[in-house]
Amino acid sequence: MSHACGHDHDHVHTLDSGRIDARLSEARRLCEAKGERMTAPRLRTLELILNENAPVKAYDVIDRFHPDGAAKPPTVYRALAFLEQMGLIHRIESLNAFVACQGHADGKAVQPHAAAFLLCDCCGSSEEVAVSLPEIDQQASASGFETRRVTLEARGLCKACR
Amino acid sequence: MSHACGHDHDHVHTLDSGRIDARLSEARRLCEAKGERMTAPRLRTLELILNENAPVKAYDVIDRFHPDGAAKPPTVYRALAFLEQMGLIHRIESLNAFVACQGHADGKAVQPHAAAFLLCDCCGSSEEVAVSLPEIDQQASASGFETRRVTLEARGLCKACR
DNA sequence: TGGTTTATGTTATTACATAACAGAAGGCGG
DNA sequence: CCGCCTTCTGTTATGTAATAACATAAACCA
Ligand SMILES: [Zn+2]
Ligand SMILES: [Zn+2]
Ligand SMILES: [Zn+2]
Ligand SMILES: [Zn+2]
Repeated sequence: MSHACGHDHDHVHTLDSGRIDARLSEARRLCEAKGERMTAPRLRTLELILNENAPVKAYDVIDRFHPDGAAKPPTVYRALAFLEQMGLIHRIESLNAFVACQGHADGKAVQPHAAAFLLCDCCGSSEEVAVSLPEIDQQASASGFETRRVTLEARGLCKACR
Repeated sequence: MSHACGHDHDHVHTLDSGRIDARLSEARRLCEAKGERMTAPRLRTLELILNENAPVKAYDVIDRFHPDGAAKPPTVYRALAFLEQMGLIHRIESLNAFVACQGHADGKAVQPHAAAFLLCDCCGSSEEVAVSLPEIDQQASASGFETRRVTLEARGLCKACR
């Protein structure tokens, strides 16, 4: 992110290719279980997001999609919408970016869910944390508001960047 | 917003001009108290946002800025950044829009603060609610994460639109 | 008043996202 | 296997959101 920080960002680790393959296989199984198709562009999009293990811009996916040139935006935006519906990725609103859902990281099958994120403004790393939201739920029902989805994003500095 | 809902949106009330003038005067005083200047473009931008009493797109402000034609984007984006720093407006990340801070609605002077929003996907109305975030604070400190600001937005249907 | 800082005007560009339609691929009853 | 329908993809074009860079002007201060 902002690299005027005087320290390196080696602590933003990537996944090795075996781990990525495993995640891609899981994703395929999850789609089949739901009667949805994990097609080539969807898989490729997910692969590129898993490669980063941090929020990725749509146009970074677009640029890297083919070995020899960019994809067309609708190809990737459609795949992103699909993957989000499947609960495989989350959109980070405050960054206009997408990150793989960590709920699938250790083999558990997870329903699509609201998630909260700790987002480092220095190294760009993202941590997905599970939280309940009793206060806003209470405020919502006090107002007669029916919540469909919640965005909760904390921006700041990760442990390594403080 | 999505007006395929079969009901009107009369419940999205606007502020009368006297009330808007009062808010603008308060805003001016608040800036002076901080040693900042409430200039014409800043005031005009705030006025256009108060006129809506709901989240407004930057380009709507740009289009309405002059009686006879649009403003240049940087004029408005700079004003928006300033107003947000002053705590007079909030950016709604999930809508790419801006809304007046309700903390100034009844004459109290409020520090810049994190706020949560109940955002109706049908009529476009916004309600600012105050919440504390014990869980994410706890998760953050458990991870050694230093939070600088938090985005919390609930999307759904307001009481009148359910 | 002269120098410094802060804000604005202006042009141009970059980044982010979707509409619309044509064509291909998969699923399914016959 | 065929025909039909549905879903997905390819492609062109456009729409929407935001900022870079630099010149000018206004406010502030000594
Ligand atoms: Zn998740
Ligand atoms: Zn970091
Ligand atoms: Zn507020
Ligand atoms: Zn509503």
